[in-house]
Amino acid sequence: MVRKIMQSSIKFDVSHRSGKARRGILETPHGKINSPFFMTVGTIAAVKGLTPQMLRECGCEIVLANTYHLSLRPGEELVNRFGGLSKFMGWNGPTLTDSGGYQVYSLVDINKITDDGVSFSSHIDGSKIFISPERSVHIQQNLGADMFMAFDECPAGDSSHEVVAESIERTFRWAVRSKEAWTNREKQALFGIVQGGVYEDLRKKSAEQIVSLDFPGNAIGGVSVGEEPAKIDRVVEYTAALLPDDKPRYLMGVGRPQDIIRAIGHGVDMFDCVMPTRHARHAEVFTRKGKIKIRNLKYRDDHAPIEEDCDCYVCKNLTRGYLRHLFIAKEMLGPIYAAMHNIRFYMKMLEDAREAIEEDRYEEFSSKFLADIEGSSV
RNA sequence: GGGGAGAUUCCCGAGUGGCCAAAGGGGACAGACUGUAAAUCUGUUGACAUCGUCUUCGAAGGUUCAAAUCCUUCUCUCCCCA
Repeated sequence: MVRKIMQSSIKFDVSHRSGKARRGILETPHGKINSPFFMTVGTIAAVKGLTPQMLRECGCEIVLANTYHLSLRPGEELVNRFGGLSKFMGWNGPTLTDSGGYQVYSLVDINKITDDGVSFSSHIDGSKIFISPERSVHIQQNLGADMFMAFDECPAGDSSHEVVAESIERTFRWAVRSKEAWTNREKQALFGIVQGGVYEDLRKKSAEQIVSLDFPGNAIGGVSVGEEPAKIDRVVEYTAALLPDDKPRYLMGVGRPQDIIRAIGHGVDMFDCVMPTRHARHAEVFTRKGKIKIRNLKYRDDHAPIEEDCDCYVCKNLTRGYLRHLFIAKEMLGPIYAAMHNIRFYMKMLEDAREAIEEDRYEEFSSKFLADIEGSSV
């Protein structure tokens, strides 16, 4: 079951399956990535608090960055002059850029959407900027990531059927325009994004539209944007099944470890989320038995590592009590250590998932993982 | 020895008769965060507790319907002159 994606700079080979979960290799111009995988978010060409060396030690194989932010500062032309995103940030490995579509949602208070594109007031200096599908592709081609995303509209999770129905049409028109603007096909792979909110009929329609454009990869967008958490799993399961089997499936922005483990079981290959790094900065660290708020008083005299059997540097060398002290004292090492642990937690989770798929015991692995992490709070 | 300023709820600090359990910071405690406007944001922070009641503004008295605020004495702190 190894097929090459035609006319694409990336190659996706699935080597093992366990139920709907698949384990494979995604080959990019900057190197191979074991799938399913999690992309650490480095919005402004930096994963907050972690050096590329640390990322490698944590097991990261790919980093994500953002079109909107980098176009504002330092500007995509400048990144291009430094040899592109991967080289600019000293990562020298695979990268993916998001189109700015998510900022249509997250910066909703400072933008104005028309069919032509989105006008933003820069969050840095308030100046007016405009991102259209063509502009987004132009920026992303300058940034030069191995994979990049079509510019989409991401409506809030509680949007009505009527609003989302209109929105997926715009996302489709923008996907068509993104594809037309995509010229650097031998070096960069463009992914389409399926929207449709929590409505199955709209997910189906959007999937048909996006799949018809035959992108090298397909993404599920508009998940975890304020909708009821219980609906996430159903939407992902339903939508993933509508995407081509021979191309990577990317669930954007999700998320919690349990959501990722479930989504892998539905055949999703790629993930990203700010959660491990942001939560790290906010003193929340992940364990197989749930998150812990390391700043809490109960860890003051706790001499144990965050997680006994974790193989990360922090768990092998430092205690919960010390980490709590760093956060209470507002020392920058606190967020750094917490990020090292959280990223390693995610990477190890994915490593274990891949191994389980290889050994065709994903269902068993998944059940145990979910029972542990959702069973009791630490 | 003489003159002056001041003592406020964990800390700093506002408040000069009722709208004061007492502004604003800080600290502490807790919560939120999902394709990062986020090392950010929110809540609580006298005690019981359902409105509400009780105790609190250095100490003790006093004036007043009512005092953190006015008067008397005392204790302590700081500044200036000898």
